[in-house]
Amino acid sequence: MSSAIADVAARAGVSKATASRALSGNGYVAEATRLRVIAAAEEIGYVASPNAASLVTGQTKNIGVVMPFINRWFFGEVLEGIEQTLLDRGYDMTLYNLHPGTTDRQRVFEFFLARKRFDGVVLIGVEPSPTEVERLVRLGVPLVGIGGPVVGIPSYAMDDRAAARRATEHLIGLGHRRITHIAGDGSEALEESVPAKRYAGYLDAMAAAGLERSCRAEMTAMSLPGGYDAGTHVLSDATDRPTAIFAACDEIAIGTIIAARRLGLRVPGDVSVIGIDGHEYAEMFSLTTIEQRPRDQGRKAVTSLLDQIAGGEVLPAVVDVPARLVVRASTSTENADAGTPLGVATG
Amino acid sequence: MSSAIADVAARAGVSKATASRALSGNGYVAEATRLRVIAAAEEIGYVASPNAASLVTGQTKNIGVVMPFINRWFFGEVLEGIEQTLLDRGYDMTLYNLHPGTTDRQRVFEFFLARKRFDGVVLIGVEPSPTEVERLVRLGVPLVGIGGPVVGIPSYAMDDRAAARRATEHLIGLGHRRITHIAGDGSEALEESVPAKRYAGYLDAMAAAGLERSCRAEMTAMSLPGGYDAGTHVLSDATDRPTAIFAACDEIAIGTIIAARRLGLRVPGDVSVIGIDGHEYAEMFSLTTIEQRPRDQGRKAVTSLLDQIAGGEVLPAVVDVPARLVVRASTSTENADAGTPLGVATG
DNA sequence: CTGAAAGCGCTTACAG
DNA sequence: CTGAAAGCGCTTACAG
Repeated sequence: MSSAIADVAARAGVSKATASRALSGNGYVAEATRLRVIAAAEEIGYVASPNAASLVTGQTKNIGVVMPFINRWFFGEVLEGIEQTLLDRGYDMTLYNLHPGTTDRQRVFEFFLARKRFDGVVLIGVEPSPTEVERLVRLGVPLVGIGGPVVGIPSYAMDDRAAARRATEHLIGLGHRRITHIAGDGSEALEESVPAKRYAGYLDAMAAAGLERSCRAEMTAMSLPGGYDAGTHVLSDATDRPTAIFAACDEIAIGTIIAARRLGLRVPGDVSVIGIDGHEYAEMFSLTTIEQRPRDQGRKAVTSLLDQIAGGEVLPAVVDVPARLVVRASTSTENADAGTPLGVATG
Repeated sequence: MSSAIADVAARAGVSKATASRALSGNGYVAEATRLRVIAAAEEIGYVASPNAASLVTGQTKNIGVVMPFINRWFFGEVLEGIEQTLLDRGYDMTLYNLHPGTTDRQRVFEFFLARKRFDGVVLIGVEPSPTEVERLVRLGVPLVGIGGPVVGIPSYAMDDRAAARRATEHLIGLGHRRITHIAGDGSEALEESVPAKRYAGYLDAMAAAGLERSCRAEMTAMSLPGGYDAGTHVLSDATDRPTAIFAACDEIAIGTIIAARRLGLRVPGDVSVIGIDGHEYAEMFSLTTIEQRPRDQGRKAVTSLLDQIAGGEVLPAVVDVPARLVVRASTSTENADAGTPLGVATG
């Protein structure tokens, strides 16, 4: 059934050592021998067991990936980028989903990651505690973080605070003064969290424009329904309605746009909306946003992780990931003609 | 640094064999010895390498998962269910994303899956060719499919044709006659595909009601933007507008609802919309749908896979997964009062 | 109840 | 350029 290298060797009339060299490409093998071994392997459908090989080489050809969500756009994109890159390079990807508020987290760090199964580990949007960082380091394999502050581990991340500031400045530049921020849950809890940094960037921009007294923030889940609920709440009161909303992420922004429409408000005629991320639905909703490319982040992070595994240089502490303002039709100047048709880009 | 069982044995003053028995729970060990070994293991932070163990036991404690998309709701849900269950049971999950139209697919089946790394394999929404099924079977490990027809492999799946029929019947029962189906891409290509089965169910229901002459179908991507585009197209022509739409999935249905609103149409006042899936956004859009629970499907499929690995009985060819009609406010009787407020459930 | 020995499937010095 | 031998870290008959 499942064939071993001894079968290949026997069939090719060589020793296991020679078969191994021929198949792996390590060490000298006569061309004719090499061809014979490869043919034999193909005939019986032999594929080497990396588990067995790892025992002697120490290389597992497997990368561990740890993330708090799978089924959210940003994380899904990163994951697809990682998976594609790993597949290209012949690596397996083992995925762990950390479920907040469970004991899973501890098991992943203390048991699963400790099983000596990985040549490297990728952390996406997890904020490991000092204890966890120490455990990770003790693994003795290269590590890389993505999207979010992974203290103590080289990380690919957008400058969230700067992006938020830029988004807010875009609204201010259009003449808006009453700008509400719909923040992501967690912006109050962890100073280092993505929502907290984006909140801070909003405050930066408002303060720089002398608008600190006008700051308003609403907290919600970083999701479409979260944005819908918060948007409905923020926009319902006609007497105290902002002219623009800076949403902590595109999902919130899109939920807000849907809420605005449901309330009979025009976007951007009555209210401008800007987000952050470059979500796949941004185009469909003509959403102005600060675009980052999570899929690319996944690709790049894994590429450099693999390079490091192959003996390349260690990553710098933080790799700044590109982000750019993409102006679509969800933002316009304040007091714009109420009839401004949606679909015509402003700016 | 990384400790081996020999270190534990030395520290506990026993042989490797005894240490192994104490740690694994296989075979007799004096209670006092057991405790001593466990304490020693904890002191040096020892965790057994399943790779090494697998060489002798044949058990890898690793499950392979193959799917065509990661970042789509249904697949993400299934994946989270699988991951959670596997983590609970101490298994790793290795994930492969099949990218349509690439050579990845062949590599996954011929190389990655052949590496003897898995105790079982889960296929989600992949339709393996006969050759691929044969390769899978040759792996010699239990297999299970989810959601979609996995011919030749025991599968958990909703009866897509029946669900589509039921959805269409719901509209017919409300008095609708001009019912357009917005189908998923692929409904024409593969007879066994999910979109094709749902299309067939629509035709079944229409024919059973004597409405075969009224059948209309539009093809689009199974996504929100796909539904938005198709919905815009279907609803734009006021002279030939359906009174109801059966969308092949909730993403299409939601895109259609957004399109309808953009066109100034009321849902369900001007057009009723029903989907299939039970998407996380269904509630937010008051979407009537046939709900399936992909997360549960992932959990159940893996649980029975693990049971089978543990020596349990082989799964039946098809396990029918529950699906139920959830009536919300996106569907109502034809010619309903134009003022029917959204948010009031009908039926 | 415990230990010495063999062996899982590989790869890699080491000789030749 | 090739083969015999050792060994990676573990577990499991087999004795005792």
